[in-house]
Amino acid sequence: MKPARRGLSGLSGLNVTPFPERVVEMISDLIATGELRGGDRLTEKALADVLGVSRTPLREAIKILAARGLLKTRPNAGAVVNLPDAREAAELVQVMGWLWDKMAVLVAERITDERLAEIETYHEQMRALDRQDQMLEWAKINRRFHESIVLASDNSVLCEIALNLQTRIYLCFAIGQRSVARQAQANEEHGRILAMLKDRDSVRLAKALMAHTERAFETAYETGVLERGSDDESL
Amino acid sequence: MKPARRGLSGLSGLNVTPFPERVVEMISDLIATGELRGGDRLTEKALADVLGVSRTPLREAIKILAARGLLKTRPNAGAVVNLPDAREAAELVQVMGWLWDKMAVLVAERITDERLAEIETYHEQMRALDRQDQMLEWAKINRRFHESIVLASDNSVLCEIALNLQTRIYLCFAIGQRSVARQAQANEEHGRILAMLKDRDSVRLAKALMAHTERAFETAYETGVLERGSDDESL
DNA sequence: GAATAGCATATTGTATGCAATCAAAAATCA
DNA sequence: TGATTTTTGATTGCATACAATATGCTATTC
Repeated sequence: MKPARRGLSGLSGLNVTPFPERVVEMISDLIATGELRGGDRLTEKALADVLGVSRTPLREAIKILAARGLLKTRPNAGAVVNLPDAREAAELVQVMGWLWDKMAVLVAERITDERLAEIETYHEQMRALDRQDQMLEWAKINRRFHESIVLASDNSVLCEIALNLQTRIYLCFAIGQRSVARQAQANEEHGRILAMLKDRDSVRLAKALMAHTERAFETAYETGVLERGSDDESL
Repeated sequence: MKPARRGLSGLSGLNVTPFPERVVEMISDLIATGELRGGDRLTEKALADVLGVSRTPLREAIKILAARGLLKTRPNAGAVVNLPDAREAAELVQVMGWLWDKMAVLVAERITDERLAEIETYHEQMRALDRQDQMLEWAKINRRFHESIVLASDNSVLCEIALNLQTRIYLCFAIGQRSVARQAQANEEHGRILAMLKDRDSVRLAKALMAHTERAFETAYETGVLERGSDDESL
């Protein structure tokens, strides 16, 4: 039998998100949108002032982000945005590729029409945002687009890992430097991915998602965000 | 030239590991050894007193562990040890299986003789610990044994993910309830795994590691640590 | 007698203060 | 002049204090 909470106390569940989690989101957004770039240092007091919280919840948020691999903390030296080097970038792509292979199968099996509609909506929204000054907005929806595909796999452990890797990969092609041309290309790729989702074609889907990821990294190298490793990256 | 700080303050440079990281290790050990069981609640003040630190670093450690999926925090309701339900347990096994497949290939290619010797040492140490009261010590070495195999893959991203999943899987078969018989069986399996490592036989290695993981889960179900899901677990 | 309102206690969430540490600039000496 | 030491400022790490919230008990009312 439900306790049947009375009155407004039921509403308290609406915005109980504690500061640290919200701060995590804020910083994640700053990274995903390119406002925070790889190597940037986060000074606690400055960030705390900007975000309007004290250092305590901010420090907890930093620990969470470090645990996710987005920040790197050094004792007594603060936290910096952890841009992967060439080697780690290659590892990210490799592992992400493995996951795409498996995930594509689950997604093709399990994706619902509602999810498909949601993804298509994101796709249409992105196609409408083709101006340079809309790039930031585009990036945010792009994130949701890919997030939605991952979530369609309906495997919480896989989702958790894949979403984390995705965010770290996003970090690499700092949005601010991306071109409108690349955006248009991405939109086309999204269209093809969407078609494969509708067809439940897991094999081609996995390939397309992988190619999409690799292309994103290419962009990162071309724009100089990442530096190509000297020796082989064929791990 | 050393600054030659006077008094004992010079020694502080030796152990610079900040509290939160050390507390993370402590709590991880408590979980891995079964002293903290799934569902147990962590009250901050009590734990802080036991560990001899204040609540601030403890809270940061809790956030890290929650980010790793070992704890679950609810707003204003504290943190509990996050024992997976049947569904999530099945997901853990499934994803771990995928990773073993890929990891076995890398390990077979890259494992060094030094690493092999290290693993063999762990194996021998475990074989010598066959008494009930040595189970805790056995568990700690067991952890290092598997950790060492993962690290042999020499792919930092993969290691990070696999080590995390391993810890969460360990959580499931609370060590305290394991039998000496199961321990002996595990030792045998370890012996076979070691042989395959020496042979660099990635195919059989992947199968053996997967079987080993599944058997561990079986133990968890048999000892009642985990409850079997009602319906199919064939995700 | 059951249910609800109010109160008391315990626990979590956040802010702030102080000590320890680090980094870089200024000063000193060879 | 160049290297080394000193010093100073800023920043991190930790502890404590205070505020907000939940939980459990008691008392009161219908």
